[in-house]
Amino acid sequence: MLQPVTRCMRLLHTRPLNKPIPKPSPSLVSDSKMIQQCNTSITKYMRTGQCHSALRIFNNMTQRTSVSWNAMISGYLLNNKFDLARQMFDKMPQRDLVSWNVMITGCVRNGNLGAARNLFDQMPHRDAVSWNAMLSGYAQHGYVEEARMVFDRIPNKNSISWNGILAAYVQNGRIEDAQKLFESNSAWDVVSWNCLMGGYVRKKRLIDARCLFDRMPKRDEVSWNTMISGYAQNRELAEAHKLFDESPIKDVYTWTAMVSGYVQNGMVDEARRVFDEMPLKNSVSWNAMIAGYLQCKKIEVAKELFDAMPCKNVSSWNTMITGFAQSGSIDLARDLFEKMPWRDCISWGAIISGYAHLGNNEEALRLFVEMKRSGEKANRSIFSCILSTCAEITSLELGCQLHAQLVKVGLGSGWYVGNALLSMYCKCGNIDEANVIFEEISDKDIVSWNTIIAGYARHGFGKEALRVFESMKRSGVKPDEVTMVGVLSACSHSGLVDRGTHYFHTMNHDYGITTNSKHYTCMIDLLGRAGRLDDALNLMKNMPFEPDAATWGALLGASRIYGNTELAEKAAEMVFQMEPDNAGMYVLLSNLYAASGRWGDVGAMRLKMRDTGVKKVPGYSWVEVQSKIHVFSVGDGTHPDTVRIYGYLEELYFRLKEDGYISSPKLVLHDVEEEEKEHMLRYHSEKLAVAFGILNIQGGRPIRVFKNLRVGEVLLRCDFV
DNA sequence: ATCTCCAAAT
Repeated sequence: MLQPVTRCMRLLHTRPLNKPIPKPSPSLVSDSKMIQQCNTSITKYMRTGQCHSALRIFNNMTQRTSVSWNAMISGYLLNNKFDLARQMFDKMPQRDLVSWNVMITGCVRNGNLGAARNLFDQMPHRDAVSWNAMLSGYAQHGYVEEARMVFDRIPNKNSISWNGILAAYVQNGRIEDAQKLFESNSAWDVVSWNCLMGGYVRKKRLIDARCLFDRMPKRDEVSWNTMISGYAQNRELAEAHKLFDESPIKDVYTWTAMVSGYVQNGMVDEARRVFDEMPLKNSVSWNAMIAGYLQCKKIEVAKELFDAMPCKNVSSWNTMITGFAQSGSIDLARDLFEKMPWRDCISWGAIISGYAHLGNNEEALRLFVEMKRSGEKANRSIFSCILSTCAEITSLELGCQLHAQLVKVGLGSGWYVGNALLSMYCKCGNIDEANVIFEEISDKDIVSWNTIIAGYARHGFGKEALRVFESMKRSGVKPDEVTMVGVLSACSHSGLVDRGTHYFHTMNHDYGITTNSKHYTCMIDLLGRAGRLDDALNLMKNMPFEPDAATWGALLGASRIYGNTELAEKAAEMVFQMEPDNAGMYVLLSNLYAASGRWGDVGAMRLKMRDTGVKKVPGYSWVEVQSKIHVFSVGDGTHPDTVRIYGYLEELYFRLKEDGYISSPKLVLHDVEEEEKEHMLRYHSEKLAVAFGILNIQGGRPIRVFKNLRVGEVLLRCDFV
C-alpha cells in the first residue's frame, strides 16, 4: 500500500518539480528493461538453486533497483543461506517495504524471532504484510498470546491477518479458541475453512472435520486433500477412498495422501496399486512408497524402487539408510551413506544411531566426530543418541564434553536432551552432576523423575532416591511402574525392608499401578538381601506370574550371599533352563560351589559350559585417563605400563604384609593352586585398573573404575573416590 | 511480468 508512495518520493527526489518531467530517452528505456530482465533471471536462478549464477548477474548489473536486491535476499533465504541474505540486506543502499518484510520473514524462518522483532521495530513504515509476518512468527514459535497481541494491534487487518490468528490457534493445539474465533465472524474464506478443518484433523476429530467439510461454501483441492489424508491417516481407508473417488480434481497431494495412508496402515500392496496408477509422482510419493516397503521388511523391493527413483532427494537417501540400519544391514546403510551426494543432520543421525543400536559404540562416536568436522550441526536426537553411547561405554569425560557442547549451542534445556544427559551422568557414576542436571530440567517428565530415582538407587543412595520420590509426588507427577521399580530397588539396596514392603503392597491402591514381574523381582531381591529367604521364596511361589530368569537370578543372588547352596542350585537350574546362554549364571553357580569347597561340582560346571558352548565373558575393568580408556583383564600383561603397575602393586602388598594383612584365597572362586589363587587376587582386573589410576591421575581427583560384569540389569561398579 | 504474509502430504 505504501509502496507506490515511496516510489513517487524517490522520483520527486531525483527530478526537480519545477521542470517538466522529461520523456525517457531510448537508452533509459532499454536500461530499465535490462534491469527487469536481470531481475527476472536472478529470480529464476535462485528458484533452481543456482545462487552463484544469480550473484554473477547481480554483480554485473551497472544499475540496480530495490527489486534486484530483494530478489537476491529472498533467493538466498529460499536456499537457506540466511547469513548471505542478511549481508545483502545490511549492504543495500535503499530498503523498501518488501526488503524489510522479506528479511523479517527470513529471521522468523531461521528461528530468530528477536531479530525479526528488531527489524519490525526499526522499519520506518509497516504494512499489513509486516504485521502478518510478525503474527505468524510468534505463532510458529508457540507464542500464541503475543501473536494475539500483534493481531489486536494490526491497524489494517486483511483476510491474511484473520487467517493468521486462526492458524496461530490451530498450530498450537488451541482448537477451541480457533473455533470460537471462527464463530465470531462470518467473513471467512476458503483458506480459513481449510485451516480450521485441518485443526480438527490434527486432533483426530474427524467427525468435526467432516462437518466443516460438508458445510464449506466453496471447496478447493486443499479442502479435499486435507479431508482425504485425515481419513487415510486414521485407519479410515474406506472413507478416504470414497472421498478420493468423489474428488473433482486430483493432484499429487491427493494421490500421495492415499499412498501414505495405505503405507501407514501396513497395506503396502494397496499402496503400490495407487502408486502405480498415479499420473504424476513427486519425491514425497516415492519416499512414502519406499518407506512402506522398508516398514514391512521388504528391503529388496525398497532398494529396487529407490534405484529406479528419478528425483531422489536427501529424504529418499535418509529413508533408505534408516531402513537398512534398522533391519540390521548396517553395511548396506553405510554404503549408501558414503555414496549419497549431500548429507543433512538426519543422514548423520540415521547412520550414527544405526551403529549405536548395534552396540558398535566406537564407530558411532567416530562418525559423530566426523560429522562435526564436516561442519554439520548435531540436532537434539543425535546428541541424545551420542550421550547414551557415552553412558554405554561409561565415558564420563566424553559425556562432559558433550554437555559443554550442548550448553554452547543452546540445546541443553528441555526434557528431551535433559533426560539423556541425566541418564549419562547416572550411568557414568557422577550422581551429583546428575542431580544438578535434574534440578535444571524445567519441564521434567516422568522419565526425568524415574531416571534420577533409579540413579540414586543404583549408587546405593536409597534415602536420596526416596526423598526424590516424595518430591515427585508433591509436584503432582503420578508414579508409574518404572518409578516403582526404582523405588523398590532403592529400598532393596539400602536395606529398607519395611518401607519397600509397604510400597509394594500399597502402590496399586495409591497410584493405580499394576504389579509386574519386575516389581516382584525387586521384592525378592529386597527380602533375600535382608536374609529373609523363606519370605522371598514364598512371595515367588504366590506371585501371579511364572518366575522368569531375572526372578530366579535375584533368588540365586540372595541364596549365595547367605550361603544357601541348595536353594542357589535350584535357582541356577531354573535360569539354565530358561537362558542356556547366560554365562553369568554358570559363573555364579560355579563360584558358589567353589566357595563351599565342592571342586567336583565346579569341574562339572566347567564341562557343562564347554558342552553347551557357553563362553564365560571375561571380566574387564577400565579406567579413564585424559579421555583415553585403559582396559584390564585378570593378570593382564598387555598394557604398555604393565611393569610400573605390577611394581606398584608389589610394593603395596609388601607394605600390607608388613602391617599384618593376609589375603584370603578362600574367596577366590576357581579350583587353582594356592599360589596362583593369590596371584589372581593380587592382579584382579579392578586392582590393575585402580593401580593405573593412582599412578596416572592427579591426587585429589576421583578415580572411577568400571567393570563389565553384569548381574541381572545392574551394572556392578566400584567407585574409588 | 520480477520480491513479502494465511491452508494440505515423508
